[in-house]
Amino acid sequence: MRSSIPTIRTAGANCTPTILSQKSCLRPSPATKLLKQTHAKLLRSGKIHDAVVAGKLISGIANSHPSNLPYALTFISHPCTPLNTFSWNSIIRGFAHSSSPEKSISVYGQMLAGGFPPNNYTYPFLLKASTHLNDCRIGLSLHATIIRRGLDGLDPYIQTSLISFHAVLVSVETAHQLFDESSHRDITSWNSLIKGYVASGRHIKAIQMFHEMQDSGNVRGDEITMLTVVSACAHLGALEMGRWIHSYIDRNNLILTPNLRTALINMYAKCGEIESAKTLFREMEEKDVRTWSVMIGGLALHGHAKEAFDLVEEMQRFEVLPDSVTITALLCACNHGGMVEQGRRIFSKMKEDYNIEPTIEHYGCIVALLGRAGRLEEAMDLIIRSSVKPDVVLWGSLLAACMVHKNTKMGEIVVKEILKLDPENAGAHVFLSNLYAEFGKWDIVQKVRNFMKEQRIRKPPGSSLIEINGVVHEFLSGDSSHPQFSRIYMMLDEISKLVSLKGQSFPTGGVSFDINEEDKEVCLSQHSEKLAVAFGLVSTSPGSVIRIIKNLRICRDCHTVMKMISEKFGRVIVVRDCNRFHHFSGGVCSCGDYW
DNA sequence: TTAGGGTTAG
Repeated sequence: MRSSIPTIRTAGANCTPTILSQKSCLRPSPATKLLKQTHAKLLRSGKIHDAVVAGKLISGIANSHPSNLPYALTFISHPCTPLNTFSWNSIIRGFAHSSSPEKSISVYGQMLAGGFPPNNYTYPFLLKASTHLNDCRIGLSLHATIIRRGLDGLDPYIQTSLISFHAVLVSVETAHQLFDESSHRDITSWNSLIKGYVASGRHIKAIQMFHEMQDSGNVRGDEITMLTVVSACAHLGALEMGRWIHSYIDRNNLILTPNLRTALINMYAKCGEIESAKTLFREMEEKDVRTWSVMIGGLALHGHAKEAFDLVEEMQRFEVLPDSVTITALLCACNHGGMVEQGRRIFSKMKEDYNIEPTIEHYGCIVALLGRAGRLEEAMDLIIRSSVKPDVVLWGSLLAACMVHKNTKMGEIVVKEILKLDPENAGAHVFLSNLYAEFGKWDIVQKVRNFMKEQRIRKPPGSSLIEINGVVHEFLSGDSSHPQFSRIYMMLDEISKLVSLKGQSFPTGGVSFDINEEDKEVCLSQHSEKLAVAFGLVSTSPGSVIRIIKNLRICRDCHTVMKMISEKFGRVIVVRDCNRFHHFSGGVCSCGDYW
């Protein structure tokens, strides 16, 4: 049980402070009790009037537990306790790490108003607070103050704090510039920059920066570098690089902490190597809720729903309670396994069984689950009755289901809801365009397309990544920029002939635009995953596994072609789309054609 | 007497 907040009140105008317990403060924590006792002793002895002594006490209070922060604040309003910059910094620091970081900024205002000079310790805390507040204006204003006070360029902590703030909240380019200009580079400033690239989704660049750090010669990666870079590999699905980093950790005798093991399990699962993930997981002794959630999520991603359920039971036998993320992973497992009833049961009883309130993510999973199973009315009803405010992502889940089940009527309703929240939503406009195309209403289609063009609304392009010899190659739809594109297109030709030999042409059902069949064929044959698989076929030895990571959902046509290629070329093809893994082998996919 | 960097899902 959390202790309640103790307060100090002055007893009258004679300025003899006393400690008063609040009614609610029945059981302070042992640490808080000790601090209060110390405070009382200092008051009795008069030593509280020494600013250095008072500072130690205030620092202890402000950084012991967030619930003690109001107690620390009473020293600011107290007229008898002398304060110095150290005391103010301690309180600012406490709030910067609390759930009310805005109070760091207001305390800083009071500090300035009281004439206390901030120093080089003050600004890292304030920059941290502005990052937690997600407010770049405050951070930029602090940056200006730092320059005005001549503190930039002198202190490595301020420099790294600025790099970190800019990298996460402003722009990673500015952060990189500050990094280049900084007088002092150490592992922390490198980590801030690498993390900035990961935070802005530039995972390849993050790994490049890690290499650059190694080339610089004087800095060695630490646990935090590894956590960040392993996470970048997981996003990219870069298995070779991930394996290399795992061996780098061993070679450099870095300690495989539980956090690092969890990150590696996640990386192997996200890179398609679920067996390696399982081995690491089983070898691990100290598993926390994150470790279990990562493993359960990995199994879900690979469609191993039963194993995911078994693990949830097992974790509870080890007295680890599932959290919100675990339940999300479990609902994903139900979704990919088509386990509608189990999913509904977990969702409806999560509050009762685990004391976890459903969040919008849980609603997203259950809507996807019901929608995929064709229970569109039920999914819509759930959204309408939900305790959370539906966002574009939640409506988007239902729209995807409407598209799968070709329910244009509900699709239209959903699109309206999406456009109310985000008038420039690309997916909603494309849906409308395709819907009108389906009915041959080309004049309206043209209107929608023109609107999209005028407003510069574009769907993110389909992108597929494939890693060959540790180098990640990215292909976009219809991409001809790859240096080996002529070999790739020759292979695509070969694929299309093989597919035709089986009595089929390239399937064309997935595109409804006002274009002729041949154009459709070209369009589909150049989907990014097909370019990537063709490149994989010409760049790897016969029989080896081809792994592809796609940013969107794999379309039905590409799915069919992948099955054919796996059979004709005798290859295992592993595709991770934005939803799950597909393992193609011998003409069959592990998803059982349900995704 | 204080300080900068971190992993999971969606």
